[in-house]
Amino acid sequence: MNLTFRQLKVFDVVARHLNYTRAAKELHLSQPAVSMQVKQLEEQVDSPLIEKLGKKLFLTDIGQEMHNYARSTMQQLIDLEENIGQMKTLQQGHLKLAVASTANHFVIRLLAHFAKIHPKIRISLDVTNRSSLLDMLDKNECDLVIMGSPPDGYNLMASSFLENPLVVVTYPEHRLIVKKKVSLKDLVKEEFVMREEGSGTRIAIERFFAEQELEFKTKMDMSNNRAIKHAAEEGLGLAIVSMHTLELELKAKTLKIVNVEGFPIYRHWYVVQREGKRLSPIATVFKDYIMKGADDVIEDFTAPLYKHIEQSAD
Amino acid sequence: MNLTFRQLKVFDVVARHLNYTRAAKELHLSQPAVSMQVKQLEEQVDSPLIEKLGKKLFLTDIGQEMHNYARSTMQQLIDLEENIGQMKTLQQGHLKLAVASTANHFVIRLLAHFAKIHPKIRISLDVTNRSSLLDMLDKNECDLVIMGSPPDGYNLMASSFLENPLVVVTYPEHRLIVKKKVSLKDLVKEEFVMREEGSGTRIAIERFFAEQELEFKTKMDMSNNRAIKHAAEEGLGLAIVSMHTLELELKAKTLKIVNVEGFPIYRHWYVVQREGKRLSPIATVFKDYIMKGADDVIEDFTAPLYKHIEQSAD
DNA sequence: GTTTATCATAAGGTATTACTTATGTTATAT
DNA sequence: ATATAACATAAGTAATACCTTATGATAAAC
Repeated sequence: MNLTFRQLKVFDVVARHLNYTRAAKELHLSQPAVSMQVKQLEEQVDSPLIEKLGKKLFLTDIGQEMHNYARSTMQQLIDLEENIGQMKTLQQGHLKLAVASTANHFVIRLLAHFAKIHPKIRISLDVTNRSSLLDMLDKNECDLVIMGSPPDGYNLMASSFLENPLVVVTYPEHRLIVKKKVSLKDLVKEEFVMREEGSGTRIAIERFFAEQELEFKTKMDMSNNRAIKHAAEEGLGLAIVSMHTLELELKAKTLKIVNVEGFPIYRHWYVVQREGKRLSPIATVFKDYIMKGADDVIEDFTAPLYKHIEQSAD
Repeated sequence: MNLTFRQLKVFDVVARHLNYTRAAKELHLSQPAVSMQVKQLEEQVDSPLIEKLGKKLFLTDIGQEMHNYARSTMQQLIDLEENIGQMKTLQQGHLKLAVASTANHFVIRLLAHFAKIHPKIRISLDVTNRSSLLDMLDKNECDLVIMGSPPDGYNLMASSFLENPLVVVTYPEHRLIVKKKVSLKDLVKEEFVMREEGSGTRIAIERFFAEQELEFKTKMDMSNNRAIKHAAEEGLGLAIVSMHTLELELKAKTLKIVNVEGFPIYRHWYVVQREGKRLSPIATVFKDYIMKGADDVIEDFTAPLYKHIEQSAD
């Protein structure tokens, strides 16, 4: 059976009018053209769909069944068109994001705002570690990833959109906190609680100290940012973390920023996508949003944090 | 938007394999043929449906939506085929009947049996008067009508399938009941309770008496067969009715058959259809059933009735 | 770097489709 | 009996659908 949508469309009009001539007028066709479409449809199912008794036309049982099918299928087509239209105009769609766990805090803020602007958009957010992020990009499981500087060799396209200040923190009573300025030489005498090797933060810190030709002592390795901060609160060592993750701790004064020479280390947050991937409409809009339009939201978030640096520098 | 089923079919295979070459093999086509179908579909919706990242293919959001639509539509098509197939092979269908009210009794019996043989068939049964029956045929509101001899000039095709004996009945204590044989001359001295003029039964009776050059006296005219029998039970007059409607009364002995010379008048029941109407499969089968195969069922019904005639003739 | 697998693109041919106009047929109305 | 309205049928045509083979481009594997 090889129906065509044309046949269904024409048949629907005929079935509604039960009159070929009027159907032809509605379709802007000649009457034989309409008859032929219906006839072809009848040949497809090898059964009469319409019967003529005297001058009047009637649907056969099979014709009635076919009419139901035709209407349902065409309605579905209309729905499809509408859905696609909405997806194109961003009234609908699915934004699939993944973010580094250290970016979680401020990305959530961004998303909350973005979701208000595009209320019908469904958003998926995966918060995971660096290697999983790269894996997800590779498998095309998400549209965009937000993370620190991505490694080379993955065919990725990264756009930085925000400073990411790494700061040294410890518990408020630590002797270094009171100092107006701590030199790097003094700093490396301390012991550190660090992110695991291979993590974005760790790589950045290692590069920084290497440039200064200094070495730091790692007391503990941890893969969880929250755990590192907790260790710092407990005095197990100094921590070097993204200031963006410190919102709560600074407000609660369980951690304070150490005013170290050369700090903060300014890294960046990046929006990352697979090279060659054509972003979905909604992903394009989201990327634009964070690259340009999200300044206010980010500002609201970061400004209070930077005050903690100024204070510690006083 | 002017999709084709071909495009949907091909797209479905591609979407399942996410591999053009394998899809082409499944479809017994060349690989470019498959690419072209998908491309055309993409042109229809003016959006990419599939994206290629490296060597792997992925559905876009819109592609996913299209895939859902394609699968749903094709499934509906399969359902349609199945329904039509069943309608053709009579596993399904809708039999629309109308019967004269006097035929109601035995038609119900026939239908009960027929419905058991074709359990998935839906049956509509209209029980109505003669003029409504003709009207329904005219409007093609039913497949077949069962009635007495239909009038000319309606473009009808009627096939008789059963004797319809008209008998004279009255209450058991009536003086004519005890007579071995009542002559017609004696009969017309009585008063009658009759069906209304224009009804099939009335026409047949008038013709019968006209042939005998006799006239009968009508005490009452009634359009309802049940009312006529009730009037006879109450002694308002003799009634001439189809024996087929007497099952209950004879069994309950509220009415008895008068053994009149020349009675029963044998008329017939007819299956009637519009001339030129092509019967639906199930209607064809039902007509065959009552014309040929329903003898046993009818016999079971009529045999006990005929015994009442034999008894009254003793 | 070379090979291999896979998809895209181009060119070309055949079959089919979807119409058109003209004409035939039939049932109903006059 | 004739006219009319409506559908069927036939013939012809322009467009296009659908497929093929050949070739090009690209990414991954070796």
